[in-house]
Order: sequence, then C-alpha cells, then structure tokens
Amino acid sequence: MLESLYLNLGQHDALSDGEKALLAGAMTFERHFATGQDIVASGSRPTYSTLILDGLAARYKVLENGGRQFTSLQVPGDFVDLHAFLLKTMDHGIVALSPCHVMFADHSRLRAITEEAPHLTRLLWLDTLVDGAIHREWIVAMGRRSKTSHLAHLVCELFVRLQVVQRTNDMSFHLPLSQAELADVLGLSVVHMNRVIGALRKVGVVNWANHTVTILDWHRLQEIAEFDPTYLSMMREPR
Amino acid sequence: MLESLYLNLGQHDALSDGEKALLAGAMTFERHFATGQDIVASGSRPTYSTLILDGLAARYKVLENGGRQFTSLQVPGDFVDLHAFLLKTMDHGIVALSPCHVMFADHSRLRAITEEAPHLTRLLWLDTLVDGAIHREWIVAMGRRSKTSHLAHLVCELFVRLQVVQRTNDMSFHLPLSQAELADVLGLSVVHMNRVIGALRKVGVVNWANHTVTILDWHRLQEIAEFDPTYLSMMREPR
DNA sequence: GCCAGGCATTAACATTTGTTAGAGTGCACT
DNA sequence: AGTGCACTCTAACAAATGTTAATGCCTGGC
Repeated sequence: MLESLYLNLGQHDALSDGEKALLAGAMTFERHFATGQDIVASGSRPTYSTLILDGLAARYKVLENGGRQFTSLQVPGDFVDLHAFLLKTMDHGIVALSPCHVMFADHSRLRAITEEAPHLTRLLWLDTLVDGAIHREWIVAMGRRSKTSHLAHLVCELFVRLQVVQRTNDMSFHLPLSQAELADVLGLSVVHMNRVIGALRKVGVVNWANHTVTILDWHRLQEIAEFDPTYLSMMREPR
Repeated sequence: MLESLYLNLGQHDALSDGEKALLAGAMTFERHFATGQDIVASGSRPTYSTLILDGLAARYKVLENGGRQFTSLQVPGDFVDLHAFLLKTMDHGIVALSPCHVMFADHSRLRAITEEAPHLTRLLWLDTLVDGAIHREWIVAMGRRSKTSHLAHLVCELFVRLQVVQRTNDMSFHLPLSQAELADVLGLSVVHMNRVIGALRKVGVVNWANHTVTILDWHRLQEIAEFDPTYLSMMREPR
C-alpha cells in the first residue's frame, strides 16, 4: 500500500527494510476524499501529515478578490503537508483534484523518526527540498517562460514525476484537471489558458483529450520547455 | 559573528548554547564576494553550505533566451544553499547583489549534526521549509496578484525578514537592487518595473529612493499586499 | 428522449505588459 | 571640469493577456 511512497523516497537513495518499516509504523488511518474536497484546511494545525496513495491533489491559496493560485500539484507517493510537521500552521489549503485515497502519518511518530533514524530523516527532509526545487522551477516558469513553454514544462514535470511512481502508460498519463483549474496553476485566465493549450496542441508535440495527455514528441516537448530534470534529484546517491 | 544565524533559527524555537556551539563548529572559513559575483555556480556540487553574515544575495536561473529569474532573495542569517546538503547538485546559481560577507558550513559536519542533534536538525530542516513557504508565496504573487500588490508584498516580506536579523532602521531598510534586478524578481520588463514602482510610490505608502525603502504607511501597505506573515513561521514554539 | 449544468471554445474588445528608443541624472574616473 | 557609464524615467507603439459574452458539446438526472 505504501509502494508509491517507497518509490518516491527510494528514487534518491536506497531505503532499507527497517526504514520502510519505520515509515509504515508512522502511518495511522486512511481515508478517501471526493473531487473538490479540502484535504487540509488553510489555517489548521494538523497533528499528522497526509500521504497520497492515489489521486491528484494541489496546494492552493485564495486571495481576497477570489483569485485562486495552486502552488503545487501532488501525485501518489507525495506527502502533501510534510512541512506542517515543523511549520505547525498551514498557511494554505490542500484540495483533492480527483478522488483521493490518502493515509495519515502521525507527527509524534515522525518526530520519533527524527530522534532515532537520521538517514530516514534526511530522506524525508530531502523530500521537502525537492518540493522547494519544484517551487523554484515554477517561479522561473511563471516569471520568464512563455506560456506555451510553461505549460510544456508542466507536462514534462508531471510525466517524469508520475513515471517514478508508475502512474504513466507508455507516453501518456491521466491529468484530471479542467482548463479552469489549469489556469489556476499557470496563473492565467480561463480563456487564455484555452489559447495556450491550443497552441501546444497545434505544435503537435502532445495530444490532449479526455483528461489524458499523450506526449507525441518528447524531445521537442523538452526543447520547448527547456526541461532539465536535475531539479528533481532523481539520481540515486548517498544522502 | 553568527548572531544573525542564531536570530534567524532562534525565531522559531529556542536555540540552546550547545546547539549554537554545534553550528559554530560546523563553520569553516569565511569569504567576501563583490557585487555581481557568483557565490555558488549552477551545476556545481558544493561540499559546504553558505551562510550570509552580511549582504544581500539571490538564487537565480537563466533561460536560453537570456532571461534571468530570481527565485529568492537571501538576507543575513540565511543559508543560501542549505538544500545542496541533500540535493547535492545545484540546479541554480547564487549571486551577490551587494558586497557579501559569507561563511561556509561543512556538509560532513552538518551530516554529523543530523546524526547527533535531532532538535537542531529539525531547526535546520525548518529553515528550508520556511524557504519553501516563501517560494509558495512568490508563486501566488506572480500568478494572481496585481504587480503593485506583488511589489508591496515583497517589501513587506523583506522588511519583516530583515527586522528579525536587525537590519532595519525604524521603518526603513536598505535595498541595493537596481530596477533591472527587481524586474528579474517580479518577472517583468525593466520599463514596466519602473511603472509599478512609480505606482506604489504614488499611492504614498512607501518612499523609495537611493536604494532605501521607507515604509510610510505599514497598515495600508500590508493591505495592498494582502500580507499575512503566518508563512514565515515567526512564532516561537516547540519544533 | 429531454433538460440543466459544467466545460471547452471562439469572438470582440479592453487592459496590461513588452519593446524600442531616447532623454535626463548622478557618480566614478581622468 | 569633462567624459563615460550605469541607472532611472518617459514616450510611442506592438504584443500578450484579460473580460465579457455567446455558442456548442457532452453528461447525468429525470
């Protein structure tokens, strides 16, 4: 059941059986969330961190004028709020973008891991660092890439991340996001989001229909995105 | 000499003398960088992490078309690349935006801290988590705030962060950024950056001259920015 | 099968933002 | 004092992006 977590953490460095057992031991109950439901509320102070077993979720903030911005997308194997373990107060919400099956890791047991299992602690820390690296890539995309390139970059990133946890199907993956939701990822209006998707389609590097993205020309897509996966730290080395 | 680091880490939870000694023990040599110099090169694999003792630095990425985007600003007391301790490879560069006095913490000694000092480890981890929280706030600002609001938010954030490490002077602080550099923070053209600064000045909430920002109306500035400092985790509590 | 509602798409127009170019300003260097 | 240079600021125009509104498509409920 925790396979995707092991795949996710294990991509950076080997996870021992003992460490897997420690992770499993930190887990408490599981739960399902329906599309659109809040998994974690902004302002809350959770005593557990949420692991996605299946489904797609997103962190978001809402502004006074009603505008919403997603700050990350979370796939199976991701802790959506591991940072809350130390940050304590959620400064943003987390919403299910598809039906989500999740499991909760108790903070007191995570704390015990930090006291007793330094290597596993470093891997968990690393997980949040990759999170930060993704944030930085998003900032660059929002600030300096063309919108088409930004979208292409997002597709590259999601494809690679989903591949790690075995949620891709050959060169395609399921992306259950409406264009309005996608617009809240890129920070665009819905209308313009539609234009940008159209542009990317027109180039012929992806097929995008029925919430399924199929990459037709990975090389050229990567070029358009200037995608360099270094930031995802997928190399396995001592940490 | 490490006062600002103690202030920075200590804002979240008490730092014991033993922990301060461990931090001091992790430090190796110090160095000065001139404005514009690279402190850490993109693609490098540093064996130490860099602490800013004095000065302003920034993380950045450069795209093929020459566009540059800053992904964070680093003030005294910040580790500019603590993440490289576990991420290993720098996926971005770090540049000095003013003369910088820095000190290097050896990764092997940081590793020893993670093996022997769990609480200090959590505080260092927390430091990188706040980093991530700031990234998220930047993403929201870039995606959904008006440019004026984005700039106002940046001013609020910098003021608060500089206050923690005692680099403010009443309601003003030194901001040695040219408008071109600021444009690389907000992801704008220089011309538009100039317009936005003008707009913020015109509202009368800040005085901005000679690289010194003076906040004339903190309340209204905060309102324009919709600034909520929760994300900086400045509350002192057990971590 | 019919209807309502959500979603994708397009058009027309408004606003924001970028580009190019140039003038003005202040400071370091000679 | 003069020169050069980096930086700020403005103007005029071009391009990107947002807004409003309308259309068509599809699906679930009846």
